[in-house]
Amino acid sequence: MEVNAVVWFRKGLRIHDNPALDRARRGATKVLYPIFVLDPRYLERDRDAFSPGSARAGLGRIQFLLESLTDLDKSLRRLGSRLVVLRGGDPAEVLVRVLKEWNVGKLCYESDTEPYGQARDARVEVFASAAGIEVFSPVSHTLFDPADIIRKNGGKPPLTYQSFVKLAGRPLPPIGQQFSALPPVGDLGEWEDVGVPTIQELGYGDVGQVEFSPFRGGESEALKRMDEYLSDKEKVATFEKPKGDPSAFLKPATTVLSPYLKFGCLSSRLFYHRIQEIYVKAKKLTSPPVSLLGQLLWREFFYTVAFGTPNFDRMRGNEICKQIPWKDDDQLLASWRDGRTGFPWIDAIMVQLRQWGWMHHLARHSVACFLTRGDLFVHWEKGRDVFERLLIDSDWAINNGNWLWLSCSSFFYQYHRIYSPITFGKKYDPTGKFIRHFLPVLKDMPKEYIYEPWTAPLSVQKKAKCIIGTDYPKPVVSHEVANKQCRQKMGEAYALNSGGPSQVNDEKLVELRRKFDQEESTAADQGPKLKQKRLTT
DNA sequence: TTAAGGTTGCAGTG
DNA sequence: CACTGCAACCTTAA
Repeated sequence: MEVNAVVWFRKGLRIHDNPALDRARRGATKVLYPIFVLDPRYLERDRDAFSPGSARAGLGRIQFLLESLTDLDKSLRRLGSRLVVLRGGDPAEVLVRVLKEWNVGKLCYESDTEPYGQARDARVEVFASAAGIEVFSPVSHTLFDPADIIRKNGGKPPLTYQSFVKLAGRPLPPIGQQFSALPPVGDLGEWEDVGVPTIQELGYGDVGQVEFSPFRGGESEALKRMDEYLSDKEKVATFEKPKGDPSAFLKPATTVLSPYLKFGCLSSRLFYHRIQEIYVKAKKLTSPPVSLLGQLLWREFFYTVAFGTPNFDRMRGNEICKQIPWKDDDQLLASWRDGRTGFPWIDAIMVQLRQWGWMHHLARHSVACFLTRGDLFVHWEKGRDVFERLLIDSDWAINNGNWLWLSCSSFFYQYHRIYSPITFGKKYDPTGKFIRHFLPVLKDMPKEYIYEPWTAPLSVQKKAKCIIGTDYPKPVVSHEVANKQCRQKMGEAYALNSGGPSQVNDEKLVELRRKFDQEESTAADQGPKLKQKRLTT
């Protein structure tokens, strides 16, 4: 019996290694609807947000998504099909309606482990099962099935990278299926294919910000970028993440494939497979966790822990997260978010985030450490929100996992190791090329002062046409003082957690927060001396 | 109970 | 650039 099939794209915006698409076209499929449902929460303009974009995504990532959809549509058209773009409110509701109206017998979509995706898909699945529709929902966004790994580990996710790698083994190869043609798209009935909207059509016509991002979305771009990177086989084989240069921006030190992996423009299995091919022929080879293959396994690690940990994206109610009375200071947060902390290395990275939607991994570490346990002691959830919005590669599991890591809330606990907002960048970029590019106001500051412009004599500031306190802000804290205070606080917060995070109640947290506040106000009384010392050195 | 190891700290030294 | 001392956290495995 012939059936109408739907392949529902969400992530997995690709033709290659796409088991859902493969299954949808197979068998007695008469017509095939490849659909994407525009989610108003993801796309509709939110004027209250701190940057252009919707409630959930900055404009840079929206743009990347639209480009990816356009590319997917082109590829489908080459196969005699097209991407049917639907608008009509909540995606799960739209799905249920089209399943009914198009008399669909087979529904295929890639499994999604994020809480938002799980809730959305559960609603669709309940309807489909009741209606007798065949549902195929393969794991193809990740190398492994997180549920599988958790089962192998006795029901709990592995909490260290090493134990994860031991459990994981080797992933399945990508499906080699090449399509020559796809079944035709069926009648849409009352539905309209609205096509992939432009930024202007979404109501962002007056915003000129996204053009700065040098990374274009889509499967074609992803494959091109991967091939280009993999062409230097020795570089691939000897890749060592910590040795990359976070200040390199004309030619980034890493692959910048993360946004393509996030949207599934690139299959992680294909990438894994291609790296493996290079490894077997390589003379010299690095290993996980620092190798390029090791980076892909980090992605899997965070996907697995995130899937198996309730409230993974929060401090409260999160079993693996240290309960720490972070400071609630919107002014400090805003200075960090808007790139005006007065530390050029930090601010330049935050400007790169705004403009490009991407920064080097170690640059992310620098600013995340600075916001949380290193200097400002602001809650990691606040920083997480900023990254989630502005990064074109922001990925729920990985972003939250790394914020837990960097804030020493989970996975990593050596809170005495703090990135210096002054010397860390200097190691890689002593003349400050990165800072001059993203903070042009400092472009004529002599290299002796570029990382600490507040120490430049006034005559130097005048000559550089950048008066600190007027043209560029004074530092919001003294790193020397702040990082010592942070270490102290982390010690006390860790002591509070000695019986495990679940033993820390609201009362205890508030009590320690009060103690910190008191110490801060005492320190502020002695502040002028400190401030003066900082500004005249 | 103890020892070892943990993707990527810093400052100082040769 | 590679090494060390610094101060010292956690989890895992024995």
